[in-house]
Amino acid sequence: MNSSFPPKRATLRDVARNAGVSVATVSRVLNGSTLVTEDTRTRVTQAIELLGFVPSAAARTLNSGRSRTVGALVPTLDHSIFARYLDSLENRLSERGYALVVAVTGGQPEVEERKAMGLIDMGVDGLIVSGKTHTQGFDALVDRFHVPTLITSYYDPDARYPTVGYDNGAIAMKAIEFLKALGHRHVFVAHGPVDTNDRIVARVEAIRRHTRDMEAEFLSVSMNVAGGADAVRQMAGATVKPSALLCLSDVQALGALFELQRLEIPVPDQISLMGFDDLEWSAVSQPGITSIHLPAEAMGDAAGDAIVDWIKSGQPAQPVSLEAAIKQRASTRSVISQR
Amino acid sequence: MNSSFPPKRATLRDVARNAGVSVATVSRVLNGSTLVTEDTRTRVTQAIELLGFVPSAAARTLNSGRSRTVGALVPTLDHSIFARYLDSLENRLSERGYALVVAVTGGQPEVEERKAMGLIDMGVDGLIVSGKTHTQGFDALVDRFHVPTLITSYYDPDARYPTVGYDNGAIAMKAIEFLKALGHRHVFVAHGPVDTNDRIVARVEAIRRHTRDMEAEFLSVSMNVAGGADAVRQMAGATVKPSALLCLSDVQALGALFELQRLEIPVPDQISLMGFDDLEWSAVSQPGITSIHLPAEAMGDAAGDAIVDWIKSGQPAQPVSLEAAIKQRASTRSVISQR
DNA sequence: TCTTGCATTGTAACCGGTTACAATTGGGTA
DNA sequence: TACCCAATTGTAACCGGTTACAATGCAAGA
Repeated sequence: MNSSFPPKRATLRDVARNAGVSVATVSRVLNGSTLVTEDTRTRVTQAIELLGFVPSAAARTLNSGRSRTVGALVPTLDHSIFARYLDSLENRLSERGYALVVAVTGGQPEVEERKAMGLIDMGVDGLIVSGKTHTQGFDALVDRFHVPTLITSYYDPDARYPTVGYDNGAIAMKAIEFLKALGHRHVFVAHGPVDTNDRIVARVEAIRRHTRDMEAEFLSVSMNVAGGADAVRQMAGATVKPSALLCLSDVQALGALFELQRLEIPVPDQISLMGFDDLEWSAVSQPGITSIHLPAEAMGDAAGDAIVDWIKSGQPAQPVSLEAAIKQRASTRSVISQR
Repeated sequence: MNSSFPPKRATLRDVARNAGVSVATVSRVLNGSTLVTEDTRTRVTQAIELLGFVPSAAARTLNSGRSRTVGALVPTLDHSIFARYLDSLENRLSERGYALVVAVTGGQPEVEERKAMGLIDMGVDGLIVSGKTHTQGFDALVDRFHVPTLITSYYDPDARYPTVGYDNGAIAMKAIEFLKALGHRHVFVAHGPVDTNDRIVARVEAIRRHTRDMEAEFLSVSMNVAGGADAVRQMAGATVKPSALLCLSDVQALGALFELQRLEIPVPDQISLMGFDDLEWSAVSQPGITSIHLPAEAMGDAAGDAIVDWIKSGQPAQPVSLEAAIKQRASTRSVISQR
């Protein structure tokens, strides 16, 4: 029994035939043209309903040159800051009729280049990357294919591509000034690897510039819980102990907190602890960790709007600067002697 | 000056002209057909290099009917378990030449249906959803368009779609049996909302079945840190205190741990605490939290393979059952009196 | 009654690959 | 020399929408 299988997807021509009109008319109904009688519009609409017709995105893409798709390249998904950012980016894109294609780079520029190629291959209308470190090959790709490209997690009006994010140097300064204001004059700064992560480089450099009048030691440790614990152990082994530990990521700060608890070093009595990112955990840990809240959600929204506007208008996006706020919690205390 | 702008993307016909061959020959070179002389192949390859030609995905999609794109519908990205899963799913898909389109549903079936429609609209070759609760509209869509569709985070060979995941009932049983073996006879079970999350429902029901010979109380609290704290407060207010608290998610378990610390209730001396998911934090908190490790990475890999195989072969995927393992840590202790 | 003109609708080319089928070429054989 | 076959390469139709342009219908104006 060669039944009705396979039930091929209805095409625009099927609809036209069923409604007794031409393909152009169906297309006009689909695109809401006013040049159609109410009567024919109804007939066409009914035929569409009847046949369960859905236009082929590929065909539309082929002659509009638009795929209604945006590619986002992120170092990892398993980090709350990126997850929150992508969550709101997807939401905003979806609202505006765009789909989000995600590619994970592991923070490796070569992987980023390869995956960017893949995204361009599949026809994304725009690209959103994290940070401003990219291979020459990446730049060449963007140039060659004229893909609207945005940088996030970074604000720098002079960057090669429009940036939507925060000024990493400025927020790092904010953090160190906060500790200074509490009277801290000797801090340890734990940060992740500086070889590929430009956000960290910017933060470290800003902190270096603003710690000329105090003692600061920098510890390069891995960007995870173990890294924070590592930093604490190095600090504990130091001859002169600092009064504060600043971690450039909350993952490290929490790792540090747990290690401090293990070593029974009281926070903030013996040492103040401060982080970056404002993870959910930082607000509820014992004690809560003072942290810099990064506007991940706002960044997703802003980046989504910026890229879609750019795609639709053809006008490159303007850089967007977002503010970060200090969330003061119990892990930091003033060391200015009361009188 | 009407210079060389816009530098339109080279098409296959441009390459053909440049190499002095026909479009069919170029297409053959692109697809690695053997029916081409080494000589012409070289000429074509050079022309491709020269013009920086990249085939249009839309055109290829149009007549192959394949977009080389898979859509994943997840409740949220801001939860380590989904992030880890998507991370490895993206990796596997990428290895096999497919791109991942992500859509976030917020756990709402209606949103899932709407976004699934969007994904089908844009032409994904396959769909991967979380859990088996879906609207009728969703099922209708899948039926109508014959999209290969997979369920993850769930294992049930009798489900409407092939499942790739773990048996939520079985792992919940494993957890409760673990507590039983430690001598616990009175436990509180904190779980998230049961209205839309079928994974939780399956776990709760399994636990109900396996706690007939002991006392168990169920607390429905929100699926976040605050929910865990909530559970602890409810427990603290109970007339008869349990010897163990089982949270069906580590987010809740950590929230509970912090609240217990705040209330100065020692873990595990006064109460044993157990979680689900095995978040990074559960391994390093003070004390470490005994948890069920869910195979998120393996699930991503398996789902990626399953959907791509299905797309390529046309043969529906076979259900895949993945094992979860108990990670025993310091938050649980035996309450069997020593003798 | 015959234009003129606007409102609708239809025809066919086009987007950029893929592929069935036709055409050309060269070597080997009768 | 004539003929056959296999190896290469070319031609053109096709995938499913969009849209420029043509065509048709109908009412108002001359």
